[in-house]
Amino acid sequence: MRCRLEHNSYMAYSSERRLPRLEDVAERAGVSHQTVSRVINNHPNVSKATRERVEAAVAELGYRRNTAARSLVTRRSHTIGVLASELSQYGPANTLLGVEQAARNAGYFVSIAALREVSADSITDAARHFMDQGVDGIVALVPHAGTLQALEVLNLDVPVVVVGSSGEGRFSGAMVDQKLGARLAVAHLIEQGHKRIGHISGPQDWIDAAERAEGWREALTEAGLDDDLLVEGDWSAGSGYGIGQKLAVERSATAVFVGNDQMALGVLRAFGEAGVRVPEDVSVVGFDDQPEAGYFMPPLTTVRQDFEELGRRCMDMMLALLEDGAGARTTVVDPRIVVRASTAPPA
Amino acid sequence: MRCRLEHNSYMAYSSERRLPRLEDVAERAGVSHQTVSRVINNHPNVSKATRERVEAAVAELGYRRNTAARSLVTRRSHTIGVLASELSQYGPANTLLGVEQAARNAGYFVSIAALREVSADSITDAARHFMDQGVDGIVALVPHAGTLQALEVLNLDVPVVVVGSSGEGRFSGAMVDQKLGARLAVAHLIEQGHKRIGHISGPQDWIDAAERAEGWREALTEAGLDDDLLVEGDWSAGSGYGIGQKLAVERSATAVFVGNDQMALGVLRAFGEAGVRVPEDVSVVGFDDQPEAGYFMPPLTTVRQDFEELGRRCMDMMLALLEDGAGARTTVVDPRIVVRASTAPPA
DNA sequence: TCCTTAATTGTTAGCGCTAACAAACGACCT
DNA sequence: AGGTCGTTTGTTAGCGCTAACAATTAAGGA
Repeated sequence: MRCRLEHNSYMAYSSERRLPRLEDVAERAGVSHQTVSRVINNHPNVSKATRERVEAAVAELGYRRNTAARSLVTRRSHTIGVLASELSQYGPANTLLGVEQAARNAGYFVSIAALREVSADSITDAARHFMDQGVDGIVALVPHAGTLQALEVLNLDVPVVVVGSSGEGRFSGAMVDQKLGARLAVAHLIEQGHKRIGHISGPQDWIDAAERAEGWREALTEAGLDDDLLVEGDWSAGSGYGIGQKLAVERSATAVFVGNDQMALGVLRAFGEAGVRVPEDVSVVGFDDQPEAGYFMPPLTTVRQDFEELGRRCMDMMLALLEDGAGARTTVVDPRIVVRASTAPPA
Repeated sequence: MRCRLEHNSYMAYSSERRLPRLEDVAERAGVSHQTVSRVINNHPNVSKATRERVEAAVAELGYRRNTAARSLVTRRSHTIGVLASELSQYGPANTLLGVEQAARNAGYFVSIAALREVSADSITDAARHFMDQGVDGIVALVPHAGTLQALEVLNLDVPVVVVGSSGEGRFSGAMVDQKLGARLAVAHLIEQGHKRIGHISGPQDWIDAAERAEGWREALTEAGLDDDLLVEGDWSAGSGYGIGQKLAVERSATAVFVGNDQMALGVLRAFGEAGVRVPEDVSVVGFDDQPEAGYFMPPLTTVRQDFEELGRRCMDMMLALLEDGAGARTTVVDPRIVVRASTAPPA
């Protein structure tokens, strides 16, 4: 095997001499390898002089600790697995960025597993993949209801933080307050004097979609308004377009709260083609505030979620679970409304 | 230390008995641990009977190989690091998905490092992070020119596949043929009879932006048309909007080839507001074909890139470098044009 | 029959690190 | 001076695995 390696190109990348070990540093600094280990790991009982000598040797040799060896003995990989189903979407992608930032700052590695389709099998596969890798914890970025069960039955030996859920049982949760977001959107429309406010929701088996619909319903009910104008889309611009075409004919509402910005884009096009003016005839509010929302026609009033912050909070919670011995809990990030030209008082 | 662990919540997640080792499987199957290792690793010289007995024991105990231990002795982590700067963008996010899919299929783990800002320092940091983790290879998803140097001077001991570049020196490359994409866009406009075709490019220090501009220029020159209508944007819808406003006043071109879909969105809005009709007055072509492009107003003619395929090819190349001893080389994915309503013959 | 060769299995060492324990050293007290 | 303590350093073992080699068995040929 080693012989074979010498012939393949991987070896071409390897410099001939091997990387320095603790032993090499120890020799150079004139101490035992254990003392070097103590310096590396910031143990308290090392004299200042020794510490400095060791640090110099580390720098001179360019020593870097071997993660595999450390993991083997500590049973910690310092790796967090992020299990995600919609990584190409704006929200999850940015949440991942937040997780990565916080993780790297804390000296953790981030490993990913993408789910092509969301099913108990695919989730089990991904979780097993992570356990094979020996991750210390898992962040589940799967916005469907029912994900929790698939993970729970696995009886994983590591902490799990579920994004977009309040966390149940042994799992911790990190979420943006979707209901609040929906309430902000509806409150804005009510303030402008709208009485008939419809909602185009995402698929109701998505936690966020259900929460937003519920927030919309609650806000309307509290204001004494009807909550009968609900249509379910599939998050895509295409579904927003299709639903928008129907709404343009029916004209049952003076304002529409749309479950995300993409569907809102489709609605705007349908309205535009049908001659329904936004916001003069109908006001439209989106959700997410993706970077393009300000350049729709007209610019979209929408609810901003700070996904990166959500990701950072996730990781903070994971670190607390891992290192401070905290128990399961929940963290909530508040959304805020961004008012643009797509909303105005009804005619 | 062990004592402290018993009190923190991490242990609460641990079942009391430790995970099975090779030795446990060996005992159960009545063979030596080495024989089990051979079965696990598909070594040829194991009798069928023994193999089956071992496999049964593995299944019964739910044995899973300890990655840290294996890495320690083989000096292979079976982990690929993906170094990316714009992970929240449609293209890079989908490329990552492709890499992840191919990697997991091949039994590799995918680790990520996101760059908040692109500089030699941040790239060096990320690369060092990966080396600390002991990755077997690095996929660089950094679309700026000059990235290569920052990586090259590090003299990494592992293969590197650079996405969006043809690969230079020791690095391999995987790219979508950007020039071809630009040529397709321009050819489509020329076919429709346009003579004055402008280009709104991305920042010229991005490799893709420069390639697209070059493709645009070549296609025009070959057709004997002027290539003097070039404006540089920053990829954002906002910059497209600003530039679109100017173009709407100047009216120097009958068609605009825009460097990406987001800027095209901004251009469409600027034109819409200024009363410039698309495609009647000016045709617009984008680049990327992100999912929303079909729902712009009007639906956008654009150039589709298959980012997932690009990611898969990256990983295929990485595997070839790692396992088959292949040398550095390049793989190219062809884009194709998607014609929608934003283009038409000039008036 | 015995030797040669191949196929299969077992034994040993060690990858680089940390935890646990042991030893050495000095400071301080009585 | 001699004991007690705390601080600093060294020694040893072993985490779970694979590579290299050794041992065993079976098969085939002279």
